[in-house]
Amino acid sequence: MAHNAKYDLTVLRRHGLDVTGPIDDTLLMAWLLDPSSRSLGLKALANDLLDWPMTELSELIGSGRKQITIDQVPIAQVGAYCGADVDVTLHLFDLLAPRLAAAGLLSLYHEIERPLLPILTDMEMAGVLLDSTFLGEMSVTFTKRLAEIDAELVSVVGHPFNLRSTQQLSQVLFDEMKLPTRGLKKTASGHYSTAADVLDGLAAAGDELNTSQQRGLMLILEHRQLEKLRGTYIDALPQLVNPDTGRIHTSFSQTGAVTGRLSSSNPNLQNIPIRTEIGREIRRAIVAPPGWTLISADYSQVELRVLAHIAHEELLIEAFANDQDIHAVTASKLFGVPLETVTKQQRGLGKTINFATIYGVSAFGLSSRTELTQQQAKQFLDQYFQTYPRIRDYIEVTLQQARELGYVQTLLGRKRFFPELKSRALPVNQRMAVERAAINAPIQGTAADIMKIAMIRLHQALIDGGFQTRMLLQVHDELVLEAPPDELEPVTNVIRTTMESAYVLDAPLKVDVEVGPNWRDLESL
DNA sequence: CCATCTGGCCAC
DNA sequence: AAACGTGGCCAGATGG
Repeated sequence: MAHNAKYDLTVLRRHGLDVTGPIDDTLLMAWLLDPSSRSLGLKALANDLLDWPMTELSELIGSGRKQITIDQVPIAQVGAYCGADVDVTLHLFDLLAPRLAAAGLLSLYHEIERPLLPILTDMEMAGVLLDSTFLGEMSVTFTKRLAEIDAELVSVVGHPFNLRSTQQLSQVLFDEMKLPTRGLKKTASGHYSTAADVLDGLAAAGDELNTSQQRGLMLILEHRQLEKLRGTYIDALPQLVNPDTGRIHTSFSQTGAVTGRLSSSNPNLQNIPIRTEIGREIRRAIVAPPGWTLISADYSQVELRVLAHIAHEELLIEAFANDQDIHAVTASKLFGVPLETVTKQQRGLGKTINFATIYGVSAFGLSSRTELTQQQAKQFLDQYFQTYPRIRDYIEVTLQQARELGYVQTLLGRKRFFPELKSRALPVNQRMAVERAAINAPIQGTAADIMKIAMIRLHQALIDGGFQTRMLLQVHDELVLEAPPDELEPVTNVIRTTMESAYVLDAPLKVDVEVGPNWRDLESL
C-alpha cells in the first residue's frame, strides 16, 4: 500500500468507508472562504475551527509530524475515525455554511465544488495507462547520450564535476573557464546564476568566447534538458504505476491553487512536456488501452475569451465571434496593417502582448520577453490599449475594487483576497506584483470555473448516454478521456457540445477535439 | 535520518 | 535575472 496514498483512500472508499468525503467537504468550504489561507490542513481544522475529537488519527496528526499518509494508519483506526467524524462534519458544515452564504459563496460550493469532488475521485481511480516499455527504451537512449556529454565535458573542463550542482557549475564556468560575468546578477546565495536563459545569453553573445567555452555551454544546456526529462518523467513515471491496476493514478488537489484551478501531484500529470520535440516524445507513453482511443478536448484561447467578455471589449468579441486568428488580429491593429498581410513576426508580437495582458502587463516585462526596448514596449502597450480601450478600463476597475473591497471575483463569484492592497503600504515592486496577480485572478479563475462546470455536465452526460468513455485528466483548459471504438463518433460530439455550452460568453467558447492512440499522436476531428 | 530551502524548469 | 499570472518535481545544499 505504499505506492500512492490518495489511491489507497479511494480503495478504502470502495470498501464502503467514507474516508475523504467529510474531510474534503470542509476543506473545500474553508478554501472557498479564503483560497490563499495557508491553514487549511487537518491540524488547522482541528485546532482552529473546532474542537476536533482526539481520535487516534488526530493524535497522530497532532504528534508533530508535518506529513501523514493514510497507509501509515491501520484500517481499523481509519474506520473508527470515520465513525467519529460524522458529528464533526455536521458541526463544521453548520459552522461554515453561514459564512459561505454571507460571502455569497454558497452556490459556488453547492453547484460547482461539491459536485466536482466525486468526479475527481473517479478520475483518480480510473488513472491513465502508461507504456513503460517505451519509456524504458527512451531512458537507455538518454543515458547513453548523457554519458557522452559527461565525457566530453570532462575533457573540455579538465576535471570531473557534478553538473547538477549549480554551485559547482558556477565555479567551473565563471572561475575556471573565465566566462564573462559582465552584467550578470548573482543569486540569493551569492554565486552567479547558471539558469538556461543566462547560458543562452552568454552563447548568443558568442564573439568573445573561445570554442571550448562555446562547446561547454552547449553541452551543459543539452545535459540539463536530458537530465530534466529523464529524472522528472522518463524514469519517474514507470515507478508510479499501481501494481493492482497497472495504471498511473495522479492526485488532483481541489484546493491547491488560489485562483480556483486544480493542481495535480504524485505524479503531476499537468506538466507533461509538449513544447520541444524531444520532450513531446514522452507523451507517446500516455496511451489508450488496446483498441481504445484517447480523446483530448481543449478550450481554444479560453482566457482571452473570458477577458473579452468581462471587459466588454467589442473588437475582441467580434474577432472571436468571427472565429478569427486572435493574435493576428491584435498584430494587425498594432501595426496598422490589413489582417492578410500580418507577418509571422508581427503575429508573434501580437501573441506576446495578448498573453502579457492576461498576466498584467508592464513595459518592462514586455521588453524583457521581446526584442523591444522598454521605450518601444511602452509605445506598443499604448497602441494596444488604444486598440482595446475596454481592457485598460477592466484593469483599472479591477484594481480599484481590490483596493476598496480587498478582494476580486470571478464571473461565478469565486473570491481571492488582497488585504495587502487594501491596507498595507508596500514597496512599489511588491505592490505591482500583487496588482498583477489581482488582474489575472478573475481571468484565470473564471476559466477554471467554466472548466469545472463542463466537467460536471460532461460526467453526467456520459452517464446519461450510457457511455463507457471516461474522463481521465484535466490540464486547466484541456480534458483527456479514453473511449472504446464504437463510442468515438457520438461521444466526441457530446464532449464538444457540453464543453462549448458550459457557460455563455459574449466571445463564444470554442473547443478543439483531437483523437489518437496516445497523448502525442493526436489528429484533429 | 528527516524536513526545508534553493535553483532550476516542466506545464497552462 | 528579470517588474508577467498559476502550479509541482528534481537534485543539491543545509540544518535539526
